[in-house]
Amino acid sequence: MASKLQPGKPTITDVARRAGVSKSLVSLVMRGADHVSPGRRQAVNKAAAELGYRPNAMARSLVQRRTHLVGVMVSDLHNPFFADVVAGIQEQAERTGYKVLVNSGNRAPAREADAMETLLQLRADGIILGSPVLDDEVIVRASLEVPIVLVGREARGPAVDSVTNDDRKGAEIAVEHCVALGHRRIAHIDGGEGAGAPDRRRGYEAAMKRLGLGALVSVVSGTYTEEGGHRGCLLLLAQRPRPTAIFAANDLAAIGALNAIEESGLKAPDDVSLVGYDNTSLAALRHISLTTIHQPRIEMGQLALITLLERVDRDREEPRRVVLSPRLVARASTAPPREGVRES
Amino acid sequence: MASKLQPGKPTITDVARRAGVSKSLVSLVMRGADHVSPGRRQAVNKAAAELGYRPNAMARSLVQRRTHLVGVMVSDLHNPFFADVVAGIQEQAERTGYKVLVNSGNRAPAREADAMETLLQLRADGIILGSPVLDDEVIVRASLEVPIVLVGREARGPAVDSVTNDDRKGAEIAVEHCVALGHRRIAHIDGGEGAGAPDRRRGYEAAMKRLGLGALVSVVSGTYTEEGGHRGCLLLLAQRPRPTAIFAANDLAAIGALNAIEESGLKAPDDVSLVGYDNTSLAALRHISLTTIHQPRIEMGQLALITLLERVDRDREEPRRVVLSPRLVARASTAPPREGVRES
DNA sequence: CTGAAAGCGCTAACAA
DNA sequence: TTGTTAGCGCTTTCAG
Repeated sequence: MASKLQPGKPTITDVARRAGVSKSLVSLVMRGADHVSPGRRQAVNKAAAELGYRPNAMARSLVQRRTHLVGVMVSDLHNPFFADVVAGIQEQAERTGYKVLVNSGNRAPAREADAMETLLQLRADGIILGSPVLDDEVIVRASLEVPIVLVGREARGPAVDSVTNDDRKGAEIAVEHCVALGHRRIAHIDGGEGAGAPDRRRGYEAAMKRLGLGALVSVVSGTYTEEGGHRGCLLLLAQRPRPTAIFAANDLAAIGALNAIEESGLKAPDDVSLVGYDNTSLAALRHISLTTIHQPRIEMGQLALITLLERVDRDREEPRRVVLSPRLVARASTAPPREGVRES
Repeated sequence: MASKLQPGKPTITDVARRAGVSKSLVSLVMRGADHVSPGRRQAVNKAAAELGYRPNAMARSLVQRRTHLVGVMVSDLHNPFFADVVAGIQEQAERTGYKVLVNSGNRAPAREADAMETLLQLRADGIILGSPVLDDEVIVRASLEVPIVLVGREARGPAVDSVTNDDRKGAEIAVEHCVALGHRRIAHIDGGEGAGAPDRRRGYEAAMKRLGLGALVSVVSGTYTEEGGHRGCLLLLAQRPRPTAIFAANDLAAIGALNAIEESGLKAPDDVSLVGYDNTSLAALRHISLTTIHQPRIEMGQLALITLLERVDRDREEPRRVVLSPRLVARASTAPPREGVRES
């Protein structure tokens, strides 16, 4: 630790000297080349082990002009959505020999830009952006330098790819589920400007109309928060006749709604059925057991990396927009409406 | 591949040529040196902007032998604990000019070792390990090369620092809270081998004895999961006389316990008071409203970075063990015991 | 205040 | 199979 910084860490030259061979031979051995005589290979490995040699990734990348690093900038590490997405990315990266480095923008555009800049200066071979709130322009500009894939948000630029969940369809599935149970008065608490919220709302309306319930469409505005769901739900419960089912824009809002339902002396699903969106771990808690729409998060991560590498390793030029289908996860918060209520 | 990789990204030489100056002058300007004539500075900045020049962090670090990067390896990105810890680290890093790069070991020792190796080869100036399940030996060996700070786990090595929460004390606070409310028969669902669980258990026992309730100590084994808390709680509820308060090893287990309580036709806090640990966002949900022990997560992250930089920037040699005090967050899951039960 | 030269640790031809 | 020679893009003496 003598000098602090990178104190005399052994270099390839040290290993070469100790093993009595040339630098290039050491380099070959370190990279697992096959045409090296067993004797020398051993000598090199021994010397490296004794010295505690560890290749310097930066020096290597500098000459190779390739880092084998993919940077992942997520807008908010608190969003559990990303834990799975990143897991999917890592899983796929491991198979293809890339390393994943994550970065966060802490909910602020300027910080997201900084985080991306760090990745850019590090010369990551590709960058995956998780639901960035960043300007399109910044992203497009960066995409000129390095392949970029957006997860959870539609790409706009010509050289930017994206992997998203089909929010419209997810919302339609939610409505269809309620209708299949016998509900007709199905209301929606929307997610305001939250990512995907407008599409979820459109999907809700489309499904209601398609199923002949256009006249019963009822939307109150909310947010992707417990508070938003709570407020929105209170509004809905005050309506007469009351909706028999509520589709909230995401799980957190649904939980806020659940709370409002209980505060009002009602029970889910007995009095009101409730559907969320995202299938977060919250929804799976036995104590909550929320019917919800699941986004294939891990798969989204895997596809994001695959899509990225098509550009990095295979020179793809045409943009790609991957859209995955969500699916219903039925739990205990939905049930057929009460008999008396059905025809009211 | 020709183009793809790092296709002719402009270098400092390109900028120098375009601005009609030497490489070194460009270097000076880029680093914001003060003794450069205004005219040339402008010329350089202009050329850089036109070219879209972006310094190559690797090349710079190679010669400086310093990356200004701190690597953070977290054992599991799903653990919401880390979102705050990382936020704290980033906050502090921003103030000191360091960049933070996160890595995950996905719950497996071997992958944690890989993740750490990536950081080591990248030559991060320091590494923060979040609740690693990694062998001490691996950590100690790495600490010879680069400063390392453990968060959420006590350090063993001589050159390894740590930042932890005082689990014993937290458990004692939980017990004291129950006693203050009038409870005497306070049971504990422990967390098995989970990080900090043994200390929480010891804290529980110590507090019970200290408060003269040694004879009422009652511990059932559990895990840091909903399932573990559920099972443990069922066991406790079957006891006669029944405990009037339960302290679960963490929030998730507490929620499992809450579920068991309701399944048994009882209510919290009316029939049984419940205390968790960690103050996760779960506990704050209105629907759950769990009394719990809060670990100062953001502060832990900040201190981890500060502690790290004391070695990186200031050559500290003596190990440092930072232990922070947790605090009680009282919510709706605890209340005085029922009158009739009190003296039973 | 500015430029020339050397070199960080490594890989990539090219020789031998 | 192995060694030699050039750099990768940048900072850093050291002259001027």
